[in-house]
Amino acid sequence: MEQTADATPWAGRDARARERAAKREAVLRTAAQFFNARGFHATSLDDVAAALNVTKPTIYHYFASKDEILFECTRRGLDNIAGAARDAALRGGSGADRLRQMLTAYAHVIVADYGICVARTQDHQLSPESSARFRALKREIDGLIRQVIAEGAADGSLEVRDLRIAAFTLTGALNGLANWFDPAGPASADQVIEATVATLMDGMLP
Amino acid sequence: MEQTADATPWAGRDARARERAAKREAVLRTAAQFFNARGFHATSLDDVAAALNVTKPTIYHYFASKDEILFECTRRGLDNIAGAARDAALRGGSGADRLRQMLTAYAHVIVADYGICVARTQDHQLSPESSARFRALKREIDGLIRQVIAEGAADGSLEVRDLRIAAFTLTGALNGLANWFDPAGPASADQVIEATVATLMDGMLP
DNA sequence: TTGGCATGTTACCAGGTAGTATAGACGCTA
DNA sequence: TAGCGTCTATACTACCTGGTAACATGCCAA
Repeated sequence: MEQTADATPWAGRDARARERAAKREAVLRTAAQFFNARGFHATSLDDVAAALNVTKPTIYHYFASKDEILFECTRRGLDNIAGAARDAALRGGSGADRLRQMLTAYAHVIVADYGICVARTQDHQLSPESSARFRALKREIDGLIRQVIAEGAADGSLEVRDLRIAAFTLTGALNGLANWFDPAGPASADQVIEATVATLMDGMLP
Repeated sequence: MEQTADATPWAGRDARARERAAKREAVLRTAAQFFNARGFHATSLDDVAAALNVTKPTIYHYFASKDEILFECTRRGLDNIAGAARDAALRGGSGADRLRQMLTAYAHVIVADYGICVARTQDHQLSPESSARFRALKREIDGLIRQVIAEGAADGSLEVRDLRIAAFTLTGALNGLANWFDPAGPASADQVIEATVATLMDGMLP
């Protein structure tokens, strides 16, 4: 994947940029884990800094505000979902096949660090600007899902009463996974996700 | 319903108790609305007090802590859900009929003030003791739902792969309603709930 | 009348945390 | 060697808000 054959300790040039990006990522990962474990407000940047063996001003060297950190966490989660959804949309098969793929990919992201941030973050935790971008990204994903559902309805592989409500119902159920699924529990993520998606596709009736 | 023909402004005796209870309820209602609009942490008790034309110590005359206020809000929501669920469980009809009733009742509560509190409150916002009670109440409701699903599976009116996952999927989708349903939107609560429950029961496949 | 309970108020404290000012250390470049 | 940009720490401020102490008022019961 990477051809970084640094044979010299003098990394030089753009290696600096790579390190900076890596440190940004480290801050985000750690922050996301704290947010998920304790909640956004209950997490102080001193906590995050301490976990990374640095101090708070160091974090402010990489991010402008706590709000930016939370937003970047959710943006990564939403980007992951959107990417997976686009991939699924481009696959072959019926609308139903692609919807199943899309829901499965969505679920896999939503139970990971950044995905949990997405599911748990509420608008009013972000600044007005970040909140607007956050909602815009979510709307984009919603559009992708509705499109696949519509295609499924058109090709007869899905049966839909209300496009909007169907999409919200599906994403709502998957977001719920972020709140109750426990990786340390009895069932693996794959098993839980497979069963959840099957429940949504098949419904409760025989 | 009430035979309180107070012909005198001196209410006396147990009327005091009723007033006290009414004031407690008023605090909870107002607090719940603030929590839902701005979030728990972003709502100060001064805000709530001001909206009620009193001051903060007055609120502390009725509640011991902010934690207690949040917990009582969620408790009311959960009690409403549990009550509705028990009613539905006692109705006649197949398991599928009763499940549909139960989900519909659940949804009606979850889009109201206290229900939104339930859906949005996360464990770490409550004290350890309140959190434990909160989870216990939720577990109880989960048990009611699983029981009806199991009965539906037994009488053949439902088809279930995994009881636990099915219950979580259903409640997750309904909890999502609290986050996106807008009473001022184009569709009424009844319509949205009916379509959501139908989607869950029937699934996406034809 | 007197004491006690319920209800409120004004004024205040304490703790925690986002964010900053300042200065030092390191490595690269000229 | 001089100097610049990057990165980090110490020490601090500002502010908000949960919670409390002390006091005022009025109703009720003995």
